[in-house]
This record gives sequence, structure tokens and C-alpha cells, in this order.
Amino acid sequence: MEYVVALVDCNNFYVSCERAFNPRLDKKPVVVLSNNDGIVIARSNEAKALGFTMGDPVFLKRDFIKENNVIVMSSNYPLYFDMCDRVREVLSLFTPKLEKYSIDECFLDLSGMPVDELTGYGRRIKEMVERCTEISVSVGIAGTKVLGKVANKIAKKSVKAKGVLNLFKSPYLERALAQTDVGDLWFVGPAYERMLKENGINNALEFRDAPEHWVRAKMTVVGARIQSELRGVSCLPLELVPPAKKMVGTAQGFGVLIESLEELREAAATRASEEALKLRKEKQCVKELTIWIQTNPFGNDPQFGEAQTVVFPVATNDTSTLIRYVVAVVEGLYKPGYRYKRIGLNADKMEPEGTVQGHLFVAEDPRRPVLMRVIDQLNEVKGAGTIRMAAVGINQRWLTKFEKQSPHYTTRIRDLPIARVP
DNA sequence: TCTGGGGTCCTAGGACCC
DNA sequence: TCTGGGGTCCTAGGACCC
Repeated sequence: MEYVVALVDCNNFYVSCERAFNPRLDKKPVVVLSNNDGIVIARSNEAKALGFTMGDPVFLKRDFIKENNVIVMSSNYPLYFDMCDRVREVLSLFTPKLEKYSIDECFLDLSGMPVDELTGYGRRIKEMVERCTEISVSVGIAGTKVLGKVANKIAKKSVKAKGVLNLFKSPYLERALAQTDVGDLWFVGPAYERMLKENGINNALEFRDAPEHWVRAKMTVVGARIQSELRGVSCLPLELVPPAKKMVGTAQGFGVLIESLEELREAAATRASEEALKLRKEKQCVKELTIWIQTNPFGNDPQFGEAQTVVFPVATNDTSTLIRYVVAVVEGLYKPGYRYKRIGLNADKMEPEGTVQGHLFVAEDPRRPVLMRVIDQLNEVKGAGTIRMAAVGINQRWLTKFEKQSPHYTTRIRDLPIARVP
């Protein structure tokens, strides 16, 4: 049986989520900003047409935004994660064999379906997702994931395709590859794009037909795989079961720069709480944790950054334990006289909960995991932060900014939209 | 005033083992 | 002149993804 894959990709996902609950945003240039309202991370088509790019620092465009009536939103992750779940739920009606690739993309295994029904099936997927979730999607169908990406990209842009393109056994395949810029290929980033173009390879067709040994030598096995997939030979299988994470990290830029150790301690404790929660969600315990602090890399401030790794005697995901260690490390890293911008944690060695290696001289309190579970449950039901450790501080003047955030329409009861009958 | 956050994979080279 | 051979593990750095 031949392998057929469909890539379903949400169009301008974060903007589409905002629009699903706020029709006033329709047909207007809308951008969604990163944490701290710093840079542009999502754009409506109208905003793209105005020249907004990913990563644009928004403060440099303040005048331009005003002149063009661009609507600026802070990001609202509770909403986006929930909408992502809804889209996936609809997709899983079409096949149980699906890989949740990213917040706005899924690969579906359509192997075994009659070739002449693929395009129609793609259309039905698109229609159903849009009807159930108000999120518009594009569908690319092909014999490999990389070709699915190519198909999807064209489906998104082409007026004729109307959002669905099937390149499986298509006579159009070579033309599609020829019109695809080599830099638009999956896994060809800026460095490889430059290198390829310097060597006269400008589009996906030329890349497909380049000598294999040359591609392998210049771009390692990563390049060899893309090339193979372009030739129709699949070497990136669908991951139906997400593999355990190898790293769990959390970082945060402050809304205002921090100078005092006291506030840095609070921020550290906040990161530690967040990290512990993430670890518990992953059912992992951290054995080695790297903690780093950094000043603002932009502007003229004196620069300072330092990192330190701690090894826990017994791997843990207990909030208090993490706070204790992290705060102690940050106290050691802190140097007065600098204005700090960011702090981050990275668990790079972990052990699964349940198979944690004990320690001869460290007694574990069996009540701690129970306490954590109760806290998590309360926070789940009553809202994040209902129960928290005192060390995270009360005022938290340094909290990340989200000044133009939409309501949590789908995840907070008091934010439920209200329908009024006239 | 103002520039995100969270990940993965691959390779080369060093340390170490027998 | 000439200085083994084969293997594993770990790390840092670079490239990429969304």
C-alpha cells in the first residue's frame, strides 16, 4: 500500500482564533504579539500585505500601525491551546492515524484511500474543520511529509486551489516543485538557503535533482532526507504517539527590568513553580537543572549573563524543592549594579516519575506528591495561581506584559461570550 | 520606555575504556 | 623512517522547527 499523507495547517492561526470570537477583526489588518508585547508572531493576510513580518519589533512600527489602523493584540495562549484541541478533535474524525505536529499543524495518514477520492476528502476535511471551529485551514496531500508541506504552501497561496492541493501522483508535481523557492522547503533555513543559492540551486526541483553525495556532504543527513522525500521516498514517518520530552524549560522576559535581588528571587521562584508544574504534567522529575539570568541584550545597558547547573540528590518535580534550589542558585549568580531582563530554567536530565532513583541519605516525604496533586487540581478548577507559594511574591511588578489580551473565551467562565437576542 | 519562548536533531572532537 | 585499533559516552555548537 502506498503511503499518502495530508498536512492540515491552520491559516494565520492565532489571528483566526481571535477572529472566531470577534468578527470586528474580519478583513482588517491584525497582528498578534509575543510575550511582553514585544514582537509580531502572527499576522492576518491584510497585515502581511502591509509588509509586517514575523519577528518585527512592534515599537519600531508604532506610527505605521496608527496610520494603517492595524489592530494589535497580545497573545492569548489559553485560547489558542483550546482552539488547537478543537481542531484536532475534528481531524480525528477523519482518521485515528494523525500526528499532532505543532499548535497549528497536523499530519494525517490517508494511505489506502482511492487516489481519485483524495482531493474530495481533503475538501471535506477543510469544510468540516471550518464549520465546527471557525478556523480556516489549508490541506496539502502528497506521498511524503516534505511534499505535503510543499502542497500545503501552494494550497494556501493559490487562488485556484481554494485551500486544498493534492500532489499525489499528480502531473503537476514537477511544476509545483519548480515554483517552490528552495528557502521555502521544510528544514531549509537561512543558512542552507544561502549556501544552496550560492551553488545555483534556487528551487525545490533543482534541489531534488542535485547530486545526492553533494547534498549529503553539504547538509548532513538532514538534507539527504529532504531530498529523498522530494523524490517521493518517505523517510520521515508519522509520529502517532508523541515521544517523551528530552528537555523541559521555561523562560520569561520581565515587563520591567529588575535591579534588586529581592525581586529577582521572586521571579526565580515563579519560574521554579512553572517548571515544577510543567514537569508534573509531563510526569517527569528533574535530575539536573540549568538556571540562567541575563540583562537586556538590546540597548546600551552593561551586559551580564550567567548560568549554573544544579544536580538534585533525588530527581524531583516538587515545587518547594525546586524553589529552594533555584532561589539559592540565583542568589549566587546575582551581581548588583545590573538591570536584569530575563531568567530561565532548563531541565536537561530527567527521570520518569515512578522510576526515580532514591538516595540512601535523603528521606522522601511521601505526602509531598499528594500535596502537589491537590494543588494542581485546585488550580485547574479554580484558575492558575489560586494556590501558590509565598516566595513568588505579591506585587510581581516585573510580570510579563499582555496589555491587549482578548478574553479567555473558552477557558474561563466569566469570559464566556454572551449572546443577546434583540 | 519598547526586541518571545519552547523545542529537536546532527556532528565533531575530546575523554575514556580495553 | 617507524608510535594500535576499536569502541562508547559526553558536550558544545550549529542548524532547524513552530
